[in-house]
Amino acid sequence: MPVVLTHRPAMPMAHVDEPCASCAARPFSVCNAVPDEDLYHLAAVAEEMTVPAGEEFIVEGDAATHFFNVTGGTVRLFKSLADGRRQITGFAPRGHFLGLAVSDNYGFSAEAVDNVRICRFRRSRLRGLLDDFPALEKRLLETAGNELVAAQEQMLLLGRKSARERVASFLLAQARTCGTQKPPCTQSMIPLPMTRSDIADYLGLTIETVSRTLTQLRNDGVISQVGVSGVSVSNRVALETAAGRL
Amino acid sequence: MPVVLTHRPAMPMAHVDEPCASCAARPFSVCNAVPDEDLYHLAAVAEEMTVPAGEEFIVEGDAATHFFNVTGGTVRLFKSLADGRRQITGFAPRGHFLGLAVSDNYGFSAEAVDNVRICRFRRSRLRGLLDDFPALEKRLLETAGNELVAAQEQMLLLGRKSARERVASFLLAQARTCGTQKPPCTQSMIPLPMTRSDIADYLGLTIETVSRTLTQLRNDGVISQVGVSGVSVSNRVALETAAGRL
DNA sequence: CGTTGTGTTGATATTAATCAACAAGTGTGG
DNA sequence: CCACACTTGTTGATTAATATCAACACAACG
Repeated sequence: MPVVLTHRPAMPMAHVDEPCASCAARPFSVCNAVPDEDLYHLAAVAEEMTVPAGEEFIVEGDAATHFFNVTGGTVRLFKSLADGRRQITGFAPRGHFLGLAVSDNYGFSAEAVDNVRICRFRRSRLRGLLDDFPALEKRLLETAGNELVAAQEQMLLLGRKSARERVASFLLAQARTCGTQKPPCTQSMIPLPMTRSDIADYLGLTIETVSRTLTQLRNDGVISQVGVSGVSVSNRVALETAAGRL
Repeated sequence: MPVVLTHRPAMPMAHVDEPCASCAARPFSVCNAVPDEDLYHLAAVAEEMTVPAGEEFIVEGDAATHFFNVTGGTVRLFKSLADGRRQITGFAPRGHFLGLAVSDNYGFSAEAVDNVRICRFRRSRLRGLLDDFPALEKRLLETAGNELVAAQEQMLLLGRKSARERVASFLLAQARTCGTQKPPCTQSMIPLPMTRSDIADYLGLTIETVSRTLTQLRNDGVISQVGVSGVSVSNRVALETAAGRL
């Protein structure tokens, strides 16, 4: 039962149930890409919904009917091979857009890591939306460019870095997300909210290699307190060296 | 000595030397993203130049002063590690845009594969350009989305495919470029205009492994006539199977 | 208190990298 | 026109890295 977005609940529109709490409160929501006075128009075409943890709400190859914005939680994006091998191409946090490519079918799958809220639009209305809200188009272009940079960085990691370099790079990247993390982490505590399996599928390694490499980094005094859901950095310089920083 | 773009050489503007041949003649040029009557305005901010084969005209880490469109030839995009390991993230043919990301420094390097012509703008003027030419912005958004899809596909290849699957996938991808190739190739002839070193750095392999894998595919009767600059497909189904098609 | 999911560690196998030799093509200067 | 160096590609032998197979630890949960 989708909830239609609006900041003007008093307007006499069909499908308007309640103010869009996520748009009002969350700085990275899709709604923040359009002026306040335009939110009313968005209400007619957008719907917000909850996706329970673990559910795959975009299936690679399915008809690309919608365009999404993550308004809460984190989404796992991945591609699969016939025999089950999986490559996670990224984790989309609150604020990220999904399904931008002009294609009849989704080129990836998306799964809710935790309980996720998404705001979605029919793709058939995307063109009109962008024409109506130039700010949204600029926002999309900006994020697409940044995602492209991240993708290139990941290609370097997957194609040319050793297991140790991959894990160290991943830890540093995770450390950079500290600011946006719900429990804001300290300088030296790196959160690892995802499973080893997710980390492995993101880094193009096996879970065993990820585990062994973390152990090795701990034995080398680079990190300490290796736990399931986080590690603490003992030697930041050594970690950066291990990551193969240019 | 940059040549400023214009389709109206008679206009009394500074820096207008000659009509922009590439924009007039080439269907994928940046200029085709804007209406004919607007080309005149582009002339004031765009400059076209030739890059000799092998020259690195974008260096990773340098100040991101410009935004590029490839108007002729092919460009090799890559990222490097300190010890020289290199990952080619893509080959940009005529029509591709480079330097989209909002960042102070280029996140990649770019090198001319053959003699290349590029049309470039100062990044400081990009914002204004996009405001003036909405068609350009739509075009950029579209290509960025498609590049993101290609990048995800490449992440799957680099993270999860075997050497044989990588090479087979690459051959199929090359086959798909036939339509846009200068010497238009037949159904079964796949051009390999780049060196083995380029292929290796694109697939995250060594040149030896690329060479061996091509030999193996030939011995298996999947391809035949393996030459330096192209191969012929003997068994398309076997090639697709080898690529690990979903 | 067993069961299940997740993570760690060990032993072994496999893949692709590395090191090395050589062949084929290209350009240069004598 | 022919040595010559130089680049690019192929093939072989060996090594190193990571995957695979397997056992076990531990926590969450019924």
